[in-house]
Amino acid sequence: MSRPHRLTRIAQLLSERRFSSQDELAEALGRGGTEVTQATLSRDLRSLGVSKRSGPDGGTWYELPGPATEQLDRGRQMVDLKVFVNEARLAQNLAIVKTPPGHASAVARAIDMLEFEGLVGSVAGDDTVLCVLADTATAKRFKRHLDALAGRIGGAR
Amino acid sequence: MSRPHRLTRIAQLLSERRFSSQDELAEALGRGGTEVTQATLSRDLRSLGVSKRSGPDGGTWYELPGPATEQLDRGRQMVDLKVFVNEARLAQNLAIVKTPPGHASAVARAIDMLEFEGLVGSVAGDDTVLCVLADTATAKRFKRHLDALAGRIGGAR
DNA sequence: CACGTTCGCGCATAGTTATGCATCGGCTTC
DNA sequence: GAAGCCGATGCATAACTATGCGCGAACGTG
Repeated sequence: MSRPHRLTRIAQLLSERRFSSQDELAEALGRGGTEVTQATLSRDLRSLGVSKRSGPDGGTWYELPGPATEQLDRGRQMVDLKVFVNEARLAQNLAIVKTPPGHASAVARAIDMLEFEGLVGSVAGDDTVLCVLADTATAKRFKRHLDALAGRIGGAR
Repeated sequence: MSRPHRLTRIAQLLSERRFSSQDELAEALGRGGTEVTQATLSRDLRSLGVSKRSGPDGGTWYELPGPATEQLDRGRQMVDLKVFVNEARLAQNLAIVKTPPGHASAVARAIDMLEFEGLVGSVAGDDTVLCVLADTATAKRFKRHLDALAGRIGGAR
């Protein structure tokens, strides 16, 4: 199964129930026909910006980023990016992200929450988000990251 | 230094800059005159509901709970509980939490975000929050947890 | 104040995650 | 279509975190 698919699947699983270790998650993915090693999972979770949380009672579990602690919104963040990023173009150290009309600010928020190193800032219009990256190399990495999340590796440009 | 103080200090540090490991945090605390081992830190971070986050770029760091991803609000959650919980009483499996006038809903929100196992739910009035716990034993643990965070171990009842 | 409990905490170590290195397959370039 | 790149991934292992156990201090009781 392709990486983008796997990432989506992981986000789904995390939004459904709590997993306390990567091995546990790996097993669940396996049962779903998606074989994956702990090492890859470690990298995937990083891509998704997932965090590991621990409660006062002893448990620990993975949590999707964003307004995640708000029960109902769990799992939204990445799904938003996947669904609402139509295209990402580069211009030197700038990235222009196209979204459906009116969705720019939501996408910009989601992008900010990626905490991408080298992302200086972003401004949202109505259907466009302008992201300022530290340099062209970073911008390239950034675009790739977005493309990967959106499931369009090497997609529209 | 007392545990409550230490917890507060940790929350402060985490809101100031990023720490990527418990040892790193321990060292910072040490420089501030608060000696602590990694083991204790592990337990403290759990008490605070802190989560470990990893970014797309390779870094990992600890993050306070709550609307934490909103830069400006970082570190607020626990501080709120510490400052605004006046008193916690028990009645069977119920906990009555007193707050300053008008602060009940804010405290209730903070309490919900603790994700305390066994906390069935909570309702807020104006200066009182009623928490429903699974059973009396859980209620007791819950009260202790609140007392500890508020810096009043075995405090008012 | 002696006794039974509970809590906080260090130590040592089990349990989990992250990552350097080597591969492999897909793309791009001459 | 051979050579060079790059991303994705497994493996082995380093790095980091959680926890069982035991001790000592603090508290509640009679």
